[in-house]
Amino acid sequence: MARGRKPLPPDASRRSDLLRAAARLFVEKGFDATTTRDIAEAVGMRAGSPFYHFRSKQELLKAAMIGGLEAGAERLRAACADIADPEARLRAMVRAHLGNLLENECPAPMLLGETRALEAADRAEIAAAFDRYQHPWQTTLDALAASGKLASSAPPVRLLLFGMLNWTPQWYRSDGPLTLDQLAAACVELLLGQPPDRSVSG
Amino acid sequence: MARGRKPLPPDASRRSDLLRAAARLFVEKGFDATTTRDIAEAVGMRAGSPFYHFRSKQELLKAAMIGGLEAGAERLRAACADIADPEARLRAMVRAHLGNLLENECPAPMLLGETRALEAADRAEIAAAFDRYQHPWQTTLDALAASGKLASSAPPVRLLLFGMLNWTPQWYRSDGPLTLDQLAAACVELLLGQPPDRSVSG
DNA sequence: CCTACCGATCGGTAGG
DNA sequence: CCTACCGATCGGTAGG
Repeated sequence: MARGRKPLPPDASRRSDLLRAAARLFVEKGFDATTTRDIAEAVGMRAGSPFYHFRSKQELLKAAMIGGLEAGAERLRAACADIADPEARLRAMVRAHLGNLLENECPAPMLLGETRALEAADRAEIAAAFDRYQHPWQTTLDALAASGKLASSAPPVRLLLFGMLNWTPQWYRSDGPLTLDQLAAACVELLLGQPPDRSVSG
Repeated sequence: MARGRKPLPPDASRRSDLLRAAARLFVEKGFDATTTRDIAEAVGMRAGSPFYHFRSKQELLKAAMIGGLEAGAERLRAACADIADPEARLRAMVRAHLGNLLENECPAPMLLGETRALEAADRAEIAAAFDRYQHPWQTTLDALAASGKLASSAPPVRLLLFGMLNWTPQWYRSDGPLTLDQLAAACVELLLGQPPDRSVSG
């Protein structure tokens, strides 16, 4: 087999171990407060070893963000692939996004603020990956506006919706009174107004 | 006068200079990436001098957050003191909160995430100050729900609204196409649904 | 991927 | 509030 040639080809699984640990620690403690030693220890390496896989701490952040965004976008696509009705589609997307944020190990949107530690070129790459993540949302919001369920789908609407969702890690606790499904429903209700059969409550 | 006694009483104005500079730098670069030397330089002091006014860098963060929250709460109260109609009241509060976040030098809510650098006791004090900031919001949301303009005023509604607003510093640019008044209007419209005369567009 | 190490920086203090 | 300084830590590298 093509194994163990000259300078030992970097092991892809160790690389992704580092990325997962880095993402988790960056979210937990912040980019600056996380040391490369923390990351190394989290995967059972010694202090200098992460630099065998990544040129710098910044490159770890960049790779973790882009990988996390791509994985999240994939989950998003899978969750709403077969749903034609815009409202049901939005509900599925909100639920999938909350899942990305709150129950997966790819909480890339939470790291958006940490990109200030990166250079402009890297920030631009991450912004592009984030645009790809946001694109399906705009499509769905446009459909809701076209069917009259939403007053407007102008850009601020999408950004305000993202804010609503991306702030949840600040307060949501999985052991609290609200399930993720209930939270997703509350978000959609807030966006689209009360459910159609509002006559019940009067 | 009672001036220049023995160990020189700390000058209150220098103290608040430090707090303002610290708040701005903490928002800009993050707590960990901001050095106490940065803060000293911003007010024309030498490296060790901030520690004449504050015991530690953490104490600077804590004081900046609590001071910023109190000042913001005061501005909030002033903005909606005389408004009885719940919808107009909410609009004024949203506008005032966006002002706190985006045009004042007390962007305390943006620093909430940085409190992870503090000990539990300090975090609890900050949480209490933040509760005082949130209280008038709940009152207004309850009034809107009672008048039927909002489907629910359960706690998640307030938290989702705060998320919508607190995320705006991530994307809003004061030199962009949207004024703060327009942004505030868009937020309220998203919350309460389209304005009453929706028949115009059909 | 480890050992050993370096230069730089940082929070904080002493002593005035 | 300044000068001078310390101990600790950190990102990163050499060399294998």
